[in-house]
Amino acid sequence: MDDRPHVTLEDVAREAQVSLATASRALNGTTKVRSDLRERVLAAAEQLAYTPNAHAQALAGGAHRTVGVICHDVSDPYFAGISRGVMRAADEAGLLVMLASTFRDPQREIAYISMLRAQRASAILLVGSGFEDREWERALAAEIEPYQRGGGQVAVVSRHRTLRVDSVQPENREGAAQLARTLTAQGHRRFAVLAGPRALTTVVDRIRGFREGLAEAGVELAEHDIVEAAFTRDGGHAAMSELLARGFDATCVFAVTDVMAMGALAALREAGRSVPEDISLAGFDDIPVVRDLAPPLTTVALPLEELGEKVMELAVRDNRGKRSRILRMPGTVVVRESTRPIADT
Amino acid sequence: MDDRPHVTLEDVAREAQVSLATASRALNGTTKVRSDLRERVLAAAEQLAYTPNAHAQALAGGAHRTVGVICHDVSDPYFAGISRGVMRAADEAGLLVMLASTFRDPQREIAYISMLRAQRASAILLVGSGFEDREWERALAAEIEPYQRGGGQVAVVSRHRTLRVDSVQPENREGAAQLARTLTAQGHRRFAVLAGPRALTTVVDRIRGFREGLAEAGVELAEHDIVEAAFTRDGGHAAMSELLARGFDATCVFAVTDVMAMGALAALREAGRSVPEDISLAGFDDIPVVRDLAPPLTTVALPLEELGEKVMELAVRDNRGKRSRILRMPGTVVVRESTRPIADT
DNA sequence: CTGAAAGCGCTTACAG
DNA sequence: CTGAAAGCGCTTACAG
Repeated sequence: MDDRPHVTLEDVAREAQVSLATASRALNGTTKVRSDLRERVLAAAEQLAYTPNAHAQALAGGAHRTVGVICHDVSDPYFAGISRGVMRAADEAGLLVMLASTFRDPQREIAYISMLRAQRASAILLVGSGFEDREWERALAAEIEPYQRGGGQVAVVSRHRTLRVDSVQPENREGAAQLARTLTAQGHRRFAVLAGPRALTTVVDRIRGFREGLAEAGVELAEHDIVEAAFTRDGGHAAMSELLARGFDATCVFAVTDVMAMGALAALREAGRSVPEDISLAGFDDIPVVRDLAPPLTTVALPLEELGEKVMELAVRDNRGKRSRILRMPGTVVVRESTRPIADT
Repeated sequence: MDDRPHVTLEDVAREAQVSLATASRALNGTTKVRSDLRERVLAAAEQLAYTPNAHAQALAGGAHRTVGVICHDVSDPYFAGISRGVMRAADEAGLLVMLASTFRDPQREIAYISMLRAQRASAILLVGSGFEDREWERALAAEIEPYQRGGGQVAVVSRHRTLRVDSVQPENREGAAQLARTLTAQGHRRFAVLAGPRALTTVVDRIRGFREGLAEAGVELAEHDIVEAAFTRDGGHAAMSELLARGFDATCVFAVTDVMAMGALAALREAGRSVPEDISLAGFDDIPVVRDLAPPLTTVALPLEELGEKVMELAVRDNRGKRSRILRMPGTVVVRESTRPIADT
């Protein structure tokens, strides 16, 4: 790609009439350098628009200033919130963030980790639900472990069954249980759940917690009441449409993410069903936009930005040799207008 | 950071009992290598979980497989849409994308470009409106030009006055004019505009186009009818609130972005004003979520993903020496329920 | 086809 | 404090 030569440290040293070593030291400020020499070096660098070659620096043992963040989709609002926190923390630590979207393709995830290893990123963050899939877990571990052995830091948001890494774990199970308690307290007794793939730990945890919460009120959630679809807005739309087509008697629908709830809301609107008059709808995550929907969505609020900050902090703090840490982040039920009390029938 | 040694090519070569050169060639597939030797090398690399050091590769003249993308805020839905396109195109080209958010801080923008230069990224994409600010333009050019001179590719989304780079330019002016025509055709004669900082080229262009479109119907937009606020959802909320507090007689409000329109919608709802019964509201961009608002938003649709794909394509295609290209991307007015026809008063 | 060797652009002991 | 030199881990002419 590069056929025109870059300005190198050597050019700067020559221009400033000092040795390579002195130029390097003047620029890095590591060792004391006679002030007039330093001035000359700085001036030369400035004049030549010199930028150090980070590859050479890294190779020569300089610090690595980059961390990789791998997520399912940077354009998903859930991730967008987390990424704000990541970016802020990275900025404070003077780190350059390399972001990648896997679109939930395991191959692509592995490929990105491999590239990040090749770049010798100082840390890798995995943001998003793990898969409960032996094959995937094995392949992931095969990339992650050598990376860690080589001194790489790894931290994840969400629960991963097998990875030995620091993690920030939203309390999906307890949050969903709390939501269930809130909804049964409102008088709801018949529920349906719009879920993503059951191979995702997040989905599994939320369904389980919701079920447990319902059980406390003596309400049972049948498998038949759970509709599985893509973990996206369109998946929510499809799942709700299926429910509508099938006919159902729930008074309240729980979509395991806000993004899916948005799709469900659209499907309901298109079908001429009013929320919450005809049916209540709740989500999970509290992505910013749900406040602006009509009606605003009842949900379980997760401190998204904080999740991002924390995972970055875990990765930055050195943890080799120590056992992996788990930071649990509770959710908070936020009741808005998409759910309403109902008299028991 | 790294105190435990990495597995190097030398380890692989030793394990496979071949020379460094042969190991390198076997792994890269550049030159023919006797098949049994290649087998041995591949097996050794596999067994040792070898990953090449990208820094060493880059330094030794290997290809750079990374492109940097700098935007205002990765969590902004406008950028989220574009980033999907960028990611897809990058993926096809086998590129690793390094993403960064500047939060509209010129200092941070410069710092990121500098880091990307240091990384010798093969291309840098700037996504988002430029500032009409001499000082900023100068500082930006001071980073960009040496980068280009060194063979770096640069492409931008949006209009930048001074940068000599390939660009994808949404037709903000014409799109806004079309919107104005649509709205005047609906009978509206009195307008207000919710705008971001006038230093942003995008804001300037949209206001100008809107004004021109109105003028065709003999409608004038006074400076007093333009409220300037932050280029965010909260900015839209604040601007609309100010308008409400001040009292105004417009029948239609145009927010220069959908994100601002969302804030405005919330402000109107809080003030007990119905859209479109009491007042019509239109935005710009057609970010996915505006379909799901109540009411769905009338807006000017931009092909966001395509913008992202195109800017990546421009950057990947080699263009040194040639003059910079401009790809204009038209917007399309989409009338939804947030605006309604009105009888002229 | 294969190997010894130079070189990419830095940093950092090691002597002065 | 300063400089000459080794070394980081690769790739790629250049000879065999």
